[in-house]
Formats: sequence, structure tokens, C-alpha cells
Amino acid sequence: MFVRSEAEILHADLDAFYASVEQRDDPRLRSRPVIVGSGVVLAASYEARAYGVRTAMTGRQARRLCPQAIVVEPRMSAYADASKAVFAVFEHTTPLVEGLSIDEAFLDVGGLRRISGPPAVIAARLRREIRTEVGLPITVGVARTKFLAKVASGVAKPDGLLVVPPDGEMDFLHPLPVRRLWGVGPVTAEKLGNRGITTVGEVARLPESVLASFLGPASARHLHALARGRDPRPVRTGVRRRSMGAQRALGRGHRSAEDLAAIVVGLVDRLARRLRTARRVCRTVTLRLRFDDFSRATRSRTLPQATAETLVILNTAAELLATALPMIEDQGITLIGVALGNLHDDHTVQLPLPFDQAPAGALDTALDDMRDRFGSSAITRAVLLGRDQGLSVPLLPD
DNA sequence: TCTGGGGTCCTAGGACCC
DNA sequence: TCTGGGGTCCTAGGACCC
Repeated sequence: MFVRSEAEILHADLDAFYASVEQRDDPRLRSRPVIVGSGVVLAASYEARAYGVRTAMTGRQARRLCPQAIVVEPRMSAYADASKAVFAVFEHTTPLVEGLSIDEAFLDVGGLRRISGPPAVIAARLRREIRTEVGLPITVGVARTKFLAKVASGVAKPDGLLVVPPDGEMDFLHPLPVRRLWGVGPVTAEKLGNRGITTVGEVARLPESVLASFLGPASARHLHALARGRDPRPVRTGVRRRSMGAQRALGRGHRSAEDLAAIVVGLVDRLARRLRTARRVCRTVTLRLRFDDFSRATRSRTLPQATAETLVILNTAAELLATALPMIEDQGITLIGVALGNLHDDHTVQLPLPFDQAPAGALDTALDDMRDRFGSSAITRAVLLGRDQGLSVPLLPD
């Protein structure tokens, strides 16, 4: 396996992204504590974080910690535009960009030494360009692996740049708390803490088999490798979304079955439009529920063939809701959501042949041609044009 | 102090097939 | 009548990430 020896992967991460966009667009917000989102905190400026305000807190809690904070409602389209502008700078820097979310990405600048200079120089220039062209602060970590680059940016925040040289990796990594390991959340951190393991270095010194005895084999292999600086994952371009969802928090209080059905209609309508805009089709529909005690449940159904039709998805979601109603009755529902999975490209191909006049086998031949062109897994639907305009021939994906 | 909205990956059991 | 080993798919739950 190819193992890189130079620090040439960048992890670029915008600082307090939503809040920074608000401060950029409204000078009165600059240098002041800003909280985006009133019900729950979606983002907090670093001035607000100084008072202990954190993402995902309730608005009430945040205002108690920082009464002088300015609270603004989110402007999602402004953040999407800012993200596009930032990613344009990324793409201009190197073609090897892997987006992780709306505000962070990995960039592989390994092949650019002759043209653009060493990674540290490229990273510094990238930060300058995003500051001048988009007006936002961004932190960049540079290292030999994705994981180390990401940890580096996390340590360097806000508005920083940190290069981890290959011969300094263990000195950098091992003193850090286990929560810095990708995949260690509250549950795993507690399991480790119960055994006296609090730093990455302590994880690295433990035999993998011991780790596996209380974390399971997959987590053990993953964490053990990361803690020793092993992470061979390349920066991958063109990663496709694997599911698409929409949900709605309901607060407390009883909801009738009709209310819930109406909400599901709205969620499905929104999702189906997004699906068609993205030229994708789905095969699995999942209903997500959350209850008063914060327990969760899901109900899902996989269709025999992929679809992007609102009515098909809606009927499926409605059936799932019907099966879940008894559970909803006695648990008190606080959130309902729909997720579409098993996504495929929708290559609806229009066949210009008069169906009823075509020689026998012409349709099969045409479909075979399409499979050759797009790959069999991509073809999900063919629409015949001509006299039978609108007749659709659904094909199973894969 | 109670917790939004969008995702990813892993595990485990059961059905089904060869 | 009782029975192996291996594979895929589906469903449900859970941990984690931003």
C-alpha cells in the first residue's frame, strides 16, 4: 500500500462558519458575541464561545451564559452561497478536493510542489485568498494523513495554520485527549475513561486485542490505527451522497394522526423535489421518530424499484407511519422525519422510437445500448418517445 | 440543561439462496 | 429426518460527525 512520507494533505475548516458569515455581512456584529439560531444554537462566534456558548445548546441556556449576545436567525441560502465561493477557491488550488460538509474539506496538494510551492506555502496562500475573496476566516491543518490534518486544524483554531511534520507526529498526537480521535464520542470516551485511558498515547500503547475486548473489533482496529498515526485513506473526489433526509421537531404536546400525516406530506414533498433536482432516485424510505424520553425508532421499507415520484414515496411513508401509530400513541412523539436511502443516479433516457412499430427486440437492444453507455447500475428508467410518449419502462438498479 | 437538522458507518438477526 | 458453509439483502438500532 502507498504510504505518503510528506505532509501534503490539507484540512481546511471555516471558523464558526454561520456566525462568521453574519459578522461579514453586518458590520455591527463584528467583534461582538453572535449566536445564530434562537431555539437552538446553530453556531456561535468566538466572542460568544468565550462565555461558554456552544453549538446545539438551547437558546435559553445560551442567553443565560451570555446575555449581551446578539441572536440572529439563520440565513441558509447566504451560507450556501458563501460555501460555494470557498469551494471555488479550493478547486482553484487543487483538483483533489474532498468536501466533508458545508464548511470543511480535504485538499491533496502533493503533486503541486513545482507549480505552487510546498504545502505550507500553499496553505498560507489559501487562507489569504479566502480572507480577501470571500471575507471569511479559515483554519488549515497540514499533515501526512487526513486524520492528522484534521486534528491539526482543530488544534490551530481559530484563524490559524498548523503543519505537523512527519517526524513530529507522535509528539503532537499522543498528549491529546481521546476525544480528539475520529470516532470517539461521549460513549466511547466513557468506556475508555472507565479503564483509565484518557490520552491518545495511552490508546496507542494498548494492544489492539485489549481495545477490541470492550469496543468491538471494528472500532478497535480503527482507533488503534489512528492513535499510531496510520491512516491510508486517500483524498477522494466525487464522493456522492448516500441518503437524503428531512425532519421536523415537534416540541411537547399531543399530535393527532392527521397532524402527523400532514407533516409527513410536507417532508416528502420537499425531499422528492430535492431528489429530482439532484437527478437521483431512491429505493429505501425510512420514517424516523423521536420520543419524549429522547429514545428513537426507525421504520423502513425498500421498494422493488427506485423512484423519485412524490406519490410513491408518500404512499410508502404513510404506510410506515400507520405501522408506527401504536408506538406513537403511548410514547409522546417529539420529532418526525423521513430519509431516502439506497440512492442511484436517475438516467432517464428518452428513446425516440415508435414503440408499436418497432421491430421485435428493438426495445431490448436500445436498453442494452444504454447499459453499455451508462453502466447497468445507473439505468433506472427509460421513457419512450413517439406515439407512446410518456410510457415509462422502469428497470431495476444493479 | 434538555437537546435542531443534516448526514455517515457499523452491528446483528432473519430471510432466502446455492 | 436432520443437516453445513457461504453469500446477499433487508430491517432496526446505535454511535458519531458537523
